[in-house]
Amino acid sequence: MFVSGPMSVRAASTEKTRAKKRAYHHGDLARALVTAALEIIGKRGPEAFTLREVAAAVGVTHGAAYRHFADKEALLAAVAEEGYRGLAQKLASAVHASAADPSPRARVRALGGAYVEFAMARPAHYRVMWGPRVNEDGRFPSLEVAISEAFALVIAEFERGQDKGVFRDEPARDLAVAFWVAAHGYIELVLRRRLKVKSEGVAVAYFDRLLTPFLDGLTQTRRAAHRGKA
Amino acid sequence: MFVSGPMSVRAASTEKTRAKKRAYHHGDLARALVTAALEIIGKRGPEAFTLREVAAAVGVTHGAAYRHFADKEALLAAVAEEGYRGLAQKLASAVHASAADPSPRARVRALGGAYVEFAMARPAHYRVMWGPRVNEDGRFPSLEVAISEAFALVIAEFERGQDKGVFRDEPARDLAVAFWVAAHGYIELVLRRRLKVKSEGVAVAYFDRLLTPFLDGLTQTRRAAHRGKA
DNA sequence: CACCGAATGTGACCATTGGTTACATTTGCC
DNA sequence: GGCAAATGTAACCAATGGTCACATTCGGTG
Repeated sequence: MFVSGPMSVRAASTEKTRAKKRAYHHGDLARALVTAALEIIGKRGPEAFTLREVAAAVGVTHGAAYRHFADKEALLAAVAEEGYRGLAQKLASAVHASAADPSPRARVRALGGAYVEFAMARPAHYRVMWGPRVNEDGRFPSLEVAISEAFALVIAEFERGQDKGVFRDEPARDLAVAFWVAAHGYIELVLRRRLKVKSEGVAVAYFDRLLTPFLDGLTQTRRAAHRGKA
Repeated sequence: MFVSGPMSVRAASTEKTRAKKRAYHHGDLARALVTAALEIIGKRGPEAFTLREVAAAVGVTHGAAYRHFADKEALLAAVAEEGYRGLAQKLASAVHASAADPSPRARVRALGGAYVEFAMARPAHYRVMWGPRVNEDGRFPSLEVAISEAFALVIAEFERGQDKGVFRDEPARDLAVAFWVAAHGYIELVLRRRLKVKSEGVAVAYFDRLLTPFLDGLTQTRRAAHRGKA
């Protein structure tokens, strides 16, 4: 731990082969800070987040961080952005996994499962992604992009379902919003402990149950009636 | 504004008739702090909240606040609690307004409208009610009670709907949870600006539209099938 | 009604934090 | 080899949450 500052600097130079992006003194301090921040947040919650501690964890003065991030919020935004990229990836692979056969409903349910799994796996990270002010104003355009890209996956899935004539013929975006409302609302309740769930598995299952009547509502009325008979 | 400290103390003594609860130096400093906090939060957002500023607004040293609240979080919790009481009141009067005639669905929709209206009317307050950590752990039992009481109103409404045979025969609590998920999830999206709505009216209308398919899903399958035919 | 203990408020103090700035060091490039 | 830009450092600042010894004021009691 001690002399960790100089150590890491030297290590950066030595291992220059490992990562091409290494540059200048530390070598991609920005990314290192984000990683360290994520680790601290994961361990002790988003409230415990301190620029100084993060910087120290990387072996750098806290002032150095300001060469890469305008302020604390900017670093948080970077963390959040990384989160949304991870979420998008998870959603994408969920869709991909159920690529061939399943019904649009099943695919959306897979999306829901992936969403819940993500949030349960890194609750602290998820909370940063919805942290105060982080994504409200126009600041951090790249964060905005990351969010939109994740959301686009959901929209696309509903569009596909519409093409197959399963979902209601409203703007797919509205259906996706409904999904988002349900998913995020549910995660909020769980993460805030308003809903007690024992495990990730239970959380996913409960959400799936919650999603069912919800999807019933989003399904074409015609079809709903048919399915009611079967 | 200046000499506001001594002024307010003296005022408190003078107007002793106005509020019976007045006591000791300031006279119900606790309540005054909560009120002042709420005002500041409403004006400049929950992030801008500062114990010192709140205390100053009341004309008191920030140290005095610690005689009434264990720490900053405790004061926030008191603010949140007041919020939940207000929400409960609003929900109750919404139910009351649609007391006689309307269908269970209409009553739940009224509940939804009230919820959205509340959140839109005092967004900052709403955010304190869901602030970080405020309601997670067992601290602040009275806050917990306030939350439960508000939530109980929703449960009761679904129970009534079940008695009339309209809603699914699951535990009413689960249906209420589903409602809560939708309402809170929606408000989150709106307050975080992920969903842009121009006015409170639009927000309420949009949520109502969102609630419709959702309620379809919560309705008895039998009925849903029937309605599908008609 | 004087007095006392408890409740309440004060002012000084502390460590920590986000942020800034003048200065040192290192890097890539000409 | 040297220079300008990029990067990191250290000292500094104001504000904040929190604590503590001390002052003030309240309500009750002998």
